[in-house]
This record gives sequence, structure tokens and C-alpha cells, in this order.
Amino acid sequence: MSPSASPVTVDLKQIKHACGTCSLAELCLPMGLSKQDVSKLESLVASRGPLHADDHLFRVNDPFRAIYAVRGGCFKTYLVDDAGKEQVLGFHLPGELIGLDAIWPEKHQCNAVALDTASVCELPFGEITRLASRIPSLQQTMFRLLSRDIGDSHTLAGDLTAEQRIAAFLLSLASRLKARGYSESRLTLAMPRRDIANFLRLATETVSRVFTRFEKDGLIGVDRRDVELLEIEKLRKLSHQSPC
Amino acid sequence: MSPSASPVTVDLKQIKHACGTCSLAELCLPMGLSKQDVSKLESLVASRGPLHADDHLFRVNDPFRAIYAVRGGCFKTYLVDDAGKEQVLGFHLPGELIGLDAIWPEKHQCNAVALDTASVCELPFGEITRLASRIPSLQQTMFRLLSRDIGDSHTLAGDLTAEQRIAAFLLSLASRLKARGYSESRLTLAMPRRDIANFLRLATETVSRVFTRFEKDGLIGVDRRDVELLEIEKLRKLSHQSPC
DNA sequence: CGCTATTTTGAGCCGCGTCAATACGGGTGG
DNA sequence: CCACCCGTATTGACGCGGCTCAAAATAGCG
Repeated sequence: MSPSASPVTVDLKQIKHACGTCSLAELCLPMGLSKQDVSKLESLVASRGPLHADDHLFRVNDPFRAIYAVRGGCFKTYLVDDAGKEQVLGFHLPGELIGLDAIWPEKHQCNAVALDTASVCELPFGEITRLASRIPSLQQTMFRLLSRDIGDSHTLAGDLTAEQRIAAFLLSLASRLKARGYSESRLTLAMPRRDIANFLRLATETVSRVFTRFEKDGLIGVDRRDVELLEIEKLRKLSHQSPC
Repeated sequence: MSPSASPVTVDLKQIKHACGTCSLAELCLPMGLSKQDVSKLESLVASRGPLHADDHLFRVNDPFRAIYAVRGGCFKTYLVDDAGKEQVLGFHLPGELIGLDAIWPEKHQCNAVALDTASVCELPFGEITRLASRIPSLQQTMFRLLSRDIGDSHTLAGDLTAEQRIAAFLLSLASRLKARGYSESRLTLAMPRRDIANFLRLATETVSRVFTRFEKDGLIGVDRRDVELLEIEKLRKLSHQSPC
């Protein structure tokens, strides 16, 4: 039924659930909860993993039962359009939630696949909502997390040049990784150029060319999937100056 | 403080709040609530209007106090980027909610302006959440409405040709209007070409040209802002066939 | 060491944006 | 009722950014 629920030999229950001590706590659901409330929450959370590259967390039309918090690794969400072509909707780093768009019709609206070795916390939605009724701050947190995702979607909506898109993309990854305790300037892309291009609505070749151009201009250092941001300020200017 | 709260001579309290009898009930918050719960909800709702074209409902960074349900008319939400250029985020028809993206940071994330004579129901968010804690189905409704907005944002994200965008835009308007009891095939655009173009990330001239082309091909009839969809099926095909 | 997927690089083309001019319509004042 | 004005919409000419097609370079892997 649920994908990648193959007879893996990992007993999910063995993994200790400890939102209270999780380094992602303030990014994830427990944000702003009391100790007692966090422990109630913990009792609902099931850890799941490890998933490997290309393992699916869920697929379009899977029944919606839980939302997922990325614990480690990187996920990609995507659709397949009528012509059979993939449409990357986003990349999801540790501390970020996946599956919020499935609440409405109670079916998953996209596919979610691991890009590398990854693990997630599974949050059964029905029980979360029941708990949220009794804990106002949890309800509030849920509303905020949902609201944040609505605003975020506007980020890439503008009509931007290839350079602007790629600069913004790199900066977005960097800042999100920074918030999770990783380096702000050095990052390893978990996804191939094709996925980046698809996500940014560009051709793979264009992404490649812009990477090269950025490197020649001394803005970044590129070695395969390792990227170093050398001139963050210049990138920032590039990313939100209009193509006037 | 709140924009367009000029000394209008309309006493807001005079307008009868009756979510129970509102034709938009099943589109709006009361969706799936019991009679008793609806009446509790009604006691929170304040009607506001009429607003006139160019009246702002709220602006970026206004403190977030309420979400708004469009009761009549049409609204546009937009941002102004660093270069001072407007970015249309969406159009909002009767029965649709505005301001959900402001829950998170408790500030409005965009500007909302009436395109024609319009009115809204104002739903004080704090009281809604308080009520939602006590009425699980209201909480559920809120989650669903938020979730729906997340999914919707993907609609225009693809890289589509000008014709695909415009066909999809017209179909989206038509289907939303149909759900609200209006004609499915005849519609009056409340917004100028410039706003359509901006929303679809196209040039005004391109929108104009595609309208003309569609008309020559017998797909639509256009008279200024009145549009008639003559070949809905063909438009549908056009809108989601890949540019292969 | 060969096989394959990924990435890079080059050449040519096309859709759409830009610039510019014209047409249309609705409102205002004489 | 007409002349005038101004914002919106249409139409045409042209250039460019990014896509397509094609091929070579590079890396990972058995």
C-alpha cells in the first residue's frame, strides 16, 4: 500500500522519538510548545527510515494519513503532467514539512522522493488535529506552518531571468541550510542539474551555462555538486534586481 | 490605520450577517459545519463594504487581524518588487478567502485591492482560532482551506506558452464563476489586460495578440472585457498539452 | 577498462518582450 | 451634440534570451 514499505528490517519503533531534544525542534512542529505538550506530541510521532535515493515517501493519489517532517537528507516533490513530463515542485531539507497540500482532498497531490539517504518523522494527521484542538499553541503552529507554505510559493512566481533564478535558488538553499546549522557558504547539491533546471523552469543546458558563468565571474566555486558561494552579496543583488 | 476606512456612511453592523443563508456558504468557512456552529461563527463575522475600484483591503505589512471572504466583486492581490514594479499574485472572486498568507508572521504579505465595487466578510482571526479549538470541524475546515491554497499555487508554476497560460486562465475563471452560480461560458473580466499579463508573466501585447488569435480561431468571442468561451473543450486541450 | 548517466559546450532558431505607432472608448467641458 | 483628452487596447517591426538539437567531455561503477 504505502510505497517503499517493503519488508525492511528496520523496526521503526526502535528509533527514539525525541522532539524535545531534536535539533530541528524550533523549525518543526514543536515550535513554541511547552515541555508537556511536546511530550504529548512525541507520543504520536513515528520515525521512518532510512530511505534511499529514489525511494518514494508517497505518490500522487495516495491516501493522506500523515504529514512528514524531514529529519535528514533531501526530498524532491514533483508532478507528472499529461504529456508524461516531470514537474519539480520543490526540494525539502531537514526540518521542513512535506504533504501539507494533501489535507484538503485527503489525497496526496504530488509525489515525494528521496534524493539521497534520508529519514523522516511521520506525523499522523488525524491525531495531530485531535491534539491541536486541545492545545491552542499547537493549532496555532499548524496554522502558521500552513500559512508559511502559501507565502513561499510566490518566491519563484515572478518572471525572472535564468541568472536571477539560479542566484535566488542558491541563496535559498544556503539560507535554509544555515538555519539548520550547516555552513552558509558551502553546500552540496543533492539533486542533478536536470532537477534544478526543471524546478526553475529552465533547460538543463542553461543551468550549466549559468553555473559556469558565475564561476568565471568569481561569484561561486563549482566542483560537480559541491558549490561554494564566494560573493553572497553580489548574488543577492543579482537575484532581486529587475531585468530593466 | 486600516486603509479605506474613510468616514464612509455605511454602518457595517446594519448589514445582516447570515452565513447560514449566504449563497457562498459551502465555499466559505461554514463548509461542513452544523447549524449551531454556523450561528456561533456568524456572531464573529463583520461585513464590510462597499469598497470601490482601487480601494485597498489591506497593504503589505499591515498588522494581521482578520482574513477576508469575498462576498461580491473582484479583488487583486499583488506585490511591489525592489524595482518598483508590480507583481500580480492572484485574482479573488466571491466565496474566496484573502489574507491566509499573513497568519505566519502576523503581517500581511501582499496588497489587496478591489478591482470593481466589492464587499467582504471580515473574519477576526484570533476569535476564529479560539472557536476552532472548540469546534473540530471548523478547525478541519481551516486546515483544508489553507491546504487548498498551497496546492493552487502550483497551477501557474509550470513553464507554459502564452497560449497555454491564457487558455488556462480563462478556464480557471470560468470554472470558479460557475461554482458561484454564474454562467460558465460568458464572463466579464474585472481586470485590465495589463493585470492579466502581469499575473501570467506575459507582456500586455502578448495577451492582446493571443486574445485576437483565439477569436480568429473561433475559440472565444471578445468584446472589450466581455469574453465568451465558445470552444471550452478545445481550450482545455490547448491549456494542458505540452509544448512538445 | 568499457558502459552509462551526467554535465558541459557550441550553433541555430523561435517565442515573446520591447519599442513605437495607431485605434478605440468613455468621460468632460464647451 | 460635438470636440477634445486620456487611459486602455490593438497591431506591427525587430532583437534577444533561452530552448532545441547535436556532440564532446567527465565521472561513477561493475
